[in-house]
Amino acid sequence: MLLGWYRGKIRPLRGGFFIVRNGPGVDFSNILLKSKDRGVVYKMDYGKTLNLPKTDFPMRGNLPQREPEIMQFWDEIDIYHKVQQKNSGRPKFILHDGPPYANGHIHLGHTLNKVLKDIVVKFHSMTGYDAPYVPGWDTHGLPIEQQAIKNMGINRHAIDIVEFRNKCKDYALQFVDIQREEFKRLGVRGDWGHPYFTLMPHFEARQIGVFGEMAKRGYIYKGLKPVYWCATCETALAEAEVEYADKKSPSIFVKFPVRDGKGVIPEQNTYAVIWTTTPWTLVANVAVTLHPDFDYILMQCGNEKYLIARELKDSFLRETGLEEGSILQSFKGVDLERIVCGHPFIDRDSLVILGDHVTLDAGTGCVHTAPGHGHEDYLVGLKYDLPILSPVDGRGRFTSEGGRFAGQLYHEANGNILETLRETGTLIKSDKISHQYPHCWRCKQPVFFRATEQWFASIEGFRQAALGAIDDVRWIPAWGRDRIHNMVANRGDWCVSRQRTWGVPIPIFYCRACGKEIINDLTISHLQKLFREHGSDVWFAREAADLVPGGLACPECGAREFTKETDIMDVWFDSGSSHLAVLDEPEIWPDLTWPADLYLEGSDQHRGWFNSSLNTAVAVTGRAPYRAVLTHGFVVDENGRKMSKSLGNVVDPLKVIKQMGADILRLWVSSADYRGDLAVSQNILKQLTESYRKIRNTCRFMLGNIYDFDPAKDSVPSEKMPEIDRWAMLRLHRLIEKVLAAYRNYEFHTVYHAIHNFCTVDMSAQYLDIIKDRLYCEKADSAVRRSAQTVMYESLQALVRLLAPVLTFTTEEIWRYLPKGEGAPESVQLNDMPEPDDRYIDAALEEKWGRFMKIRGVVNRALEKARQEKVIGNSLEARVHLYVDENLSEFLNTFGEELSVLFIVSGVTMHQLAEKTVDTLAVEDVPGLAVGVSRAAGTKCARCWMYHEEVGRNEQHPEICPRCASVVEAL
RNA sequence: GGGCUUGUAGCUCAGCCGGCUAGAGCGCACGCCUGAUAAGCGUGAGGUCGGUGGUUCGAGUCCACCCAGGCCCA
Repeated sequence: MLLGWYRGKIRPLRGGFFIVRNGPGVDFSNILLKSKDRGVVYKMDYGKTLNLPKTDFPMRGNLPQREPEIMQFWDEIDIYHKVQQKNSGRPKFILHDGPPYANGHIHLGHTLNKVLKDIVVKFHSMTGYDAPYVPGWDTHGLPIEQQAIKNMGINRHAIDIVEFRNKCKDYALQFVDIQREEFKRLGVRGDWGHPYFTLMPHFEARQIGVFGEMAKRGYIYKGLKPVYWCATCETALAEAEVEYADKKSPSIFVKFPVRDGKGVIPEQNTYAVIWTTTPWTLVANVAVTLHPDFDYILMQCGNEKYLIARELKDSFLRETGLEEGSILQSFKGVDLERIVCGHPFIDRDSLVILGDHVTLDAGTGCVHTAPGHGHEDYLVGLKYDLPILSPVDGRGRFTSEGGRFAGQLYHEANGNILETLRETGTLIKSDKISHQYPHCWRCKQPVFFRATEQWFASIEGFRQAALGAIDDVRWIPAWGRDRIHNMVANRGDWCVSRQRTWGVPIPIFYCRACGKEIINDLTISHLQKLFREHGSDVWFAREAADLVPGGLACPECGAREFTKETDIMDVWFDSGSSHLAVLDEPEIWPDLTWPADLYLEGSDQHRGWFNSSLNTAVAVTGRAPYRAVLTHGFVVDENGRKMSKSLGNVVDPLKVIKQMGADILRLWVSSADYRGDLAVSQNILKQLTESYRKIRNTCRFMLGNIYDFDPAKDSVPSEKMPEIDRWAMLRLHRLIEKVLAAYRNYEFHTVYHAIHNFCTVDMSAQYLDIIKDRLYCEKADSAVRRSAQTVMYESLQALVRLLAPVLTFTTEEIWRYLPKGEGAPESVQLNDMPEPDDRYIDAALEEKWGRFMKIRGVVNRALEKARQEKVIGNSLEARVHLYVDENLSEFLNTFGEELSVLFIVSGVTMHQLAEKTVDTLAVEDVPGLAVGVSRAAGTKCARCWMYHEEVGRNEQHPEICPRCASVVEAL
């Protein structure tokens, strides 16, 4: 029958019915009236005499629409600079932004990171700090280079290098703009008009300054390192540039004669047997690698003894067709370390070493190792300080180092090498196999590993200083210290060379005459000047002669002609220099200072940015660039799985913003403990919208009840408040304490839980429910109502501030509806946090009301029981009978007449515990108490709905209770 | 395989130096209200504290191993 409803007025509905609500003088019992009905009996409508809540603050957030309006407001008032102005002169709190890569739209990982940063910055800017936030972007590097090639259809080799770099720049800046808008949409406040990019000329200038300083201190050196190399294109390839495809290769087993068995293994006719598919790399062999934990055997085969892994014996015999012989000895790999073999066809030792990368998938468990031709070989070679032989040139030809194979193409040399092996009698078996092999993405030819000259930063040079600096930093959580400590302690030197185009060039000249590399204060400061003016493009645009400072002569031979380095720097060197290139550039960012107070990034950055920043900072300044480092986990789905397209569990923040609003995402960030991984799913987001609604509606209710409250005139001092109001203030100040402590300790999930609990339990279910009678029924300007309004006003003032760093949009919205004194700031973000006030913290009061709320819980259970038994519906229909022992009686008497208000019933009667009846409710956790419920006597007051025996006494107002009558009469 | 790390109700979190019948809120179920109403209130049901062993009078808390995740390496 009910087809819908309208507020306030009689409106026709379909079907000829009217629905009437709150119409003047309309009896509520006649909710449905036929349209022709004229003979309605009008009664006094006491509802009109109540102080019901009034507010335009909408119940529903409608965040997707409202948030953009609020953003616009912040833009208009320039909120960032307003806050900076307000906080000028305060101590600094510098959160240095780790630059996201300017490629693609933002995902939840960005969201998590930026919102956490925003929470930290906003909190500090509200608690006595000047907390500037300059966002940044990482704008160089291979992915951008590749995208620029792909998206713009450029032939990298056909285009001028500077022109190409411009395309990369355009691409990067395009995504900077996209991400900037997306970050702003999250509600993140920052100096969006003056961010930093690693491609900024002054950034690049500062970066080569850092490099120059490291070089000056002797930390930069040139070394060999294997990289993917395409002999056809004559270039190094990045990992992302190789494709795997099937290839036919030789498959050979080769004997390495044992020269010195170190007493562990005999030398006579004894061989370590290796298997390889790249015979040509044997030319650069310097070692045989065993796994330390595997079992190895020495097996007699004819006259010879072969060392192989026990588990691979059968496959070895099968593939070589050898007869199984007796096992003479067995070893653990670790026992064989540093025995010496001879190279099969070159007069050279091949050391037996240990490495975890050895597997039992194929071969013999003895791995031919050529550090110049394989990544793992290189790494294990570093550990054993093995020479890195690289006897192949850029076109894939053996150099003179290649001895008898000099001049031959590496893959063509395979045959000759097999021949040589046969001649020396070291070939056990030769076959062909087809396997996956890396190929060049451009020319589709097979690639190979080739050690080339690269620039390195010597971690060894400052490792101890770095380890020391780590201990001067506060790591949040504390285990971050162990994680980075282990990495720094164990890592090898840092290869900073990249054979690429889109990045900052390595600022080194070479003497054309003698090849001596030249980098010094003079060249660096000259280049810095050029970079500041033209950007690092100048390096590519000009010849070396136009880049060197005037009058430069080779310090070695005095020559005056130079060439320039063509490698660029690893992008980690870019972002790793940001602490100086941003925090220490006062002409550009006068607000910032070095070092940073905080770095805040995902836990992957222990190896990334935390590490690279630490390295440059320690190398150049001797100390860490940050005082504290906070790390968060990664976003996973509800089952703890990482997000991936193939699992179909990816949550797109931009979609969530469109559907639910950014504040829901922000609430999600605050709700979860970021120290571990953070789960997201539709289910979890739905739960957060519920919590959001609760917080929002609690605020709305309070707003609705202070519509006629002027804090300046109407505030009631604590000592004149009813006790429950003082209790509510106490709870509020406990909340303030707890929330501020949680913010300070970076425990934002505690902020969320504490506030949510406060809104749900302390306010909505307890205090606000209890004070409704007072708010609605008492005289509007009565002291008791003003007192409750004071509590709500204070609570809102506190809540809106406490929540401002998290629910950044919603608190701004609430702020607009909040009664404010003169000179109140135009944005909630221009406030400071509330402070806990000891005057409200009264331990005795806390204990008392804690005890009372427990009793109230028992009463509620009794009421529910009565409700189930149809004795009552609404709790106001009840009279509560408390059967209490002496102790409780004394306690409850201190609440006097208030008890029925506190229980929201129409009457309370106290009895002796002994008088309790069978149908009373007693509960173990409140001893000495039993509760019974009866239907309240008297008549329902038409105004306050409480049952009262004296309803009807007043002739003017026969339908209401004496209290209400006196209120109405005074109107 | 290595370094670091996570695992308490369906969900988000508490649970201090080992002493509880393991808590909260949400969600869910049921009920009430219709003067916070696409709201509000109440009650209730949910847990072998990832698993297995061990130390202890006593373990969610300490130890070992295992399982399932995550980040970074290899």
